[in-house]
Amino acid sequence: MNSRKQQVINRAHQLFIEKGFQATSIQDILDYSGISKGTFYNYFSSKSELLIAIFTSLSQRIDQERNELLIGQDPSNKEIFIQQIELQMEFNQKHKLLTLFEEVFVSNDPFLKDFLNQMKMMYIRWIYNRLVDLFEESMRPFLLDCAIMFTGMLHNNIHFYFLAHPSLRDFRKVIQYSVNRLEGLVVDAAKHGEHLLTPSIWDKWLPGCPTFEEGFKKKLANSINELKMEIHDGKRIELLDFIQEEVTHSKIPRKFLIEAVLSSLENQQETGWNRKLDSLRDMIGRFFAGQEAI
Amino acid sequence: MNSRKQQVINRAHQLFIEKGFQATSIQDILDYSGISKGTFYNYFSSKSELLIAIFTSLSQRIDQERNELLIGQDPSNKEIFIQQIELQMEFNQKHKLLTLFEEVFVSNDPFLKDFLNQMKMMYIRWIYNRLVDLFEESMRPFLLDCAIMFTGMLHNNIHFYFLAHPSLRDFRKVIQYSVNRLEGLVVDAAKHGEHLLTPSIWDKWLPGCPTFEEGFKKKLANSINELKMEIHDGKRIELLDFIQEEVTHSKIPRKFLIEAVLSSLENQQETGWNRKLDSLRDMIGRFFAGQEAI
DNA sequence: ATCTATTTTATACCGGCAGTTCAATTTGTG
DNA sequence: CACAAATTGAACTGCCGGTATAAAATAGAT
Repeated sequence: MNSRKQQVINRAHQLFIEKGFQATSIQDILDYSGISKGTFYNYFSSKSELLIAIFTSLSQRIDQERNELLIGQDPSNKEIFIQQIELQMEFNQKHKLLTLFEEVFVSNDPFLKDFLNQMKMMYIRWIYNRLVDLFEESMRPFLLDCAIMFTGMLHNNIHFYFLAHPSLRDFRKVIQYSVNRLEGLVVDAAKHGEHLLTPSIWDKWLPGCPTFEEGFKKKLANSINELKMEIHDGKRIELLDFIQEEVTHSKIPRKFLIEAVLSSLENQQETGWNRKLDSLRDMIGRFFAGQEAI
Repeated sequence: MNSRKQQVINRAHQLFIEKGFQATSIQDILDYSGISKGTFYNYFSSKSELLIAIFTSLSQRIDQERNELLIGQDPSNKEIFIQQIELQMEFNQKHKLLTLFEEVFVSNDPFLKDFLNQMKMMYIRWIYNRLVDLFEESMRPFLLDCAIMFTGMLHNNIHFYFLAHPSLRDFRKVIQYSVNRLEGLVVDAAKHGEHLLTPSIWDKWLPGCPTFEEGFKKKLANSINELKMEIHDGKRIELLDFIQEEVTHSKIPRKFLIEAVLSSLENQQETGWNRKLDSLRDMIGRFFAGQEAI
């Protein structure tokens, strides 16, 4: 992307953080980023489109940062989950994401509204997928409800906690508390066997975003963790981490690279290792087959 | 209030429901309600002030309707609580209250913002007070947290449930589910003895809205219920219900009327009844004393 | 019925907004 | 240098919330 355009995005974002979206006029943006009106409308067709560019950029950043915490870690580790939420909340606060979101959500621009709705959905889906990682498979049918309730609880807790203690910046405590309640919530919902929604609704809400990929990521992480348990060879650990990173975070994972790394790993055989490595290779093979089928 | 002014309020509210607040121009309101610009600014100093008039009117209505469900009922009855929430949610939907709220919440008008913040607080406080009615006294220290989490859960549940089933209008199911989870939440929080906020924060959040009144209402309801248990005389039940209604719902309860009713009740003595009636009279006396002290 | 005071109306006006258009200018590139 | 692309900035449209005001309608009191 044009660096000038990127700079306009950054400057405008800064203004939106300070003054809000509605209260920032295009003239303000022109003055602050030192471009002319003609250039602005050359870059963006409207103020809304600029905002979408900002959200898209931020969304990619937080997604990446969030997932980086998971590299080489056990996805069922609650501590990692808490760290991810903490990261997300600090990110929200730093960039006034929720404020901008609320301000603009009820908008006359239907395109913008759809866009924000989808972002909201993807946020819930992320939480849901992480809950699938965190809890037993038998809980899965209840975890969409729990993800929805958890986000509601968490955001309300944060909102009112900071209203009561404006000076504190202690997200950690609120998140820990909310996650503790979440655990009770999951067992309670499962105990009573009650549903509101079932995870199958994802096909309707986010079609074309197959959740099998998410399940795959979890299995991949487990498999790689198992392999790492049995070696203490820094180089091979790096290679395994690279595979995980490449498969889970690249938009288009480079198949040839991953296969090369797998081959390289196979050359250094050890007892019991070979079988697990084969199973990893199988899994990745099925993943690429599934991707190409789409 | 001027009936013409009230009509403008109604017409404008209708437009806000249909098109939203921002998207409705003052000219729209003038055309739709058939007044001139001069008259509008004679009634309201700004568009925001008109909105505040709408919110104030609606807030009084929902408060009254909500409390009417409680007359002559046991405040610890969960079914009544569910009915109240159901009423509130249908009211919200009918008048697009939450939508208007969100749309306007991030506003440049600081007065409007404060006003809406206070409405939000009063909503949480109402939930909190009802939870105090519903659960054991020992749970009270955890009930503010639970009220905050419950509203978050409930609103998210409703939002996503209706997104999944747009045709259904079945608030009941979602509310029942949310209340079921709430019960688990309360025991869970109490079991772990964890806090985020303590109810003492109310002094800071809504100063001058003493919660003793709320506690009084509960005690009054209990006392009146006890009295009603021992009689099956329709006329006296009506009189007791009148007292409860007058004290809890009138802005300025008419002391002389209540005293007259109490005297009338005392004339019809029965065994064991007199003592409880005296205690009721004492309680009401202290209430008025407290009110006058403010 | 008449006089007076208030309310209502209609219209023009203000500054500011998002967005369009376009001719002139600058900049990058071979 | 020359040519194309990007950039500029001012003028313009139509809408907004809000102000100002003179004329007309209405209501109330005598």
